[in-house]
Amino acid sequence: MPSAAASPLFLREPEIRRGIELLYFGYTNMVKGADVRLAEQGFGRAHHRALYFIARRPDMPIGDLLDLLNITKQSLSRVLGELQARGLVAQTVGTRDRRQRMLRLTAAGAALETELFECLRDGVTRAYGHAGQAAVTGFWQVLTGLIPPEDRPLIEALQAAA
Amino acid sequence: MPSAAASPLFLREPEIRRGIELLYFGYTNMVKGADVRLAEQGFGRAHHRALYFIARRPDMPIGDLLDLLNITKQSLSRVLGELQARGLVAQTVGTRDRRQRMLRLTAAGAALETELFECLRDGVTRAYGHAGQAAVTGFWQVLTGLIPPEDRPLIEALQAAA
DNA sequence: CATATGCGTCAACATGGCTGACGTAATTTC
DNA sequence: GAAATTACGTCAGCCATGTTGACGCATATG
Repeated sequence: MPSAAASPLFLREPEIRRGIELLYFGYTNMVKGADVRLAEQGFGRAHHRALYFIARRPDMPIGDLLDLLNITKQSLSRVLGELQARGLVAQTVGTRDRRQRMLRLTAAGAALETELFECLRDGVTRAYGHAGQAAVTGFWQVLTGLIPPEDRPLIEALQAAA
Repeated sequence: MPSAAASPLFLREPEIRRGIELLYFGYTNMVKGADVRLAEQGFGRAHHRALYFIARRPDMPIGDLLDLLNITKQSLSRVLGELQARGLVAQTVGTRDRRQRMLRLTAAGAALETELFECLRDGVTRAYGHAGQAAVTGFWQVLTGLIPPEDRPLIEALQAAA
């Protein structure tokens, strides 16, 4: 192929591959500790994701959780069923719309989620601390850019003051 | 818990959760396009990972690939078998050590890998471009910090001049 | 020569996705 | 107020990709 015009150095193939690889290995390593805890409890990553988002947005209806996780209701239903059977998640009927099932963690669920969060937090805190505030801002900027603009509001809504 | 002393603002829980979430959604969205291509060919992410690293380090022995992917040889063997059956990957006997099987892509394999890389590249290039060089540096720094120091050489070796 | 290493393979199993079909309660629309 | 739509539950089966355990063979290494 002919030289692709003047591309800034950080947009060339090696730098792109570097990002792909770091994103893969960074994510993998971030969740590694939590995977161990989960396995001890007989759970997997799917359970963690559900716990995580329910902790983040208590009383989220099932449909919103499906939108976030981007899986089918049948897949989610298996996971939620197990979490409920183990007393970690509870459902209440929606107030505004009685068809909705609002999800929240029980005390035991919140305790497990906190434990799992701490596994992730330790690694992220270390990485943030070594890199410094400016690097963290860049980290957020690049990752946000990877998310299609139309999906961003859904994710930003997680950050909203509780 | 008592206030955790004076922690810089970017090391507090909301900022940690933001990082966790962006990493999850960023990774998911980055690979989304490639997933579609892969599915068209009857492959999955496991095939992509193998193709990717074989492309990156031609003549890598099986053992090194196992170390990178961190899966069992039985899992990898299934994936590699399928890739070989479809004529995308070839093996040669190691020169230094004849027990080793060196992996490389065939022309067809390289073509598919290039196509898949382009799916990822488009998103990463856009994200890099919008964020700018300084942000990209921060992105790399934070992600590198998530990887245990003892594992970093393995990943940095991928970057080495071919 | 004995042992260790790199790889291949058979068999069985778990997790967590998927599709398709069908049911029920509650809400919305006409 | 009847009809259509929505939110959710559920049964049944399939697929991809990871796991453990066991065993075999060729090649290196002490």
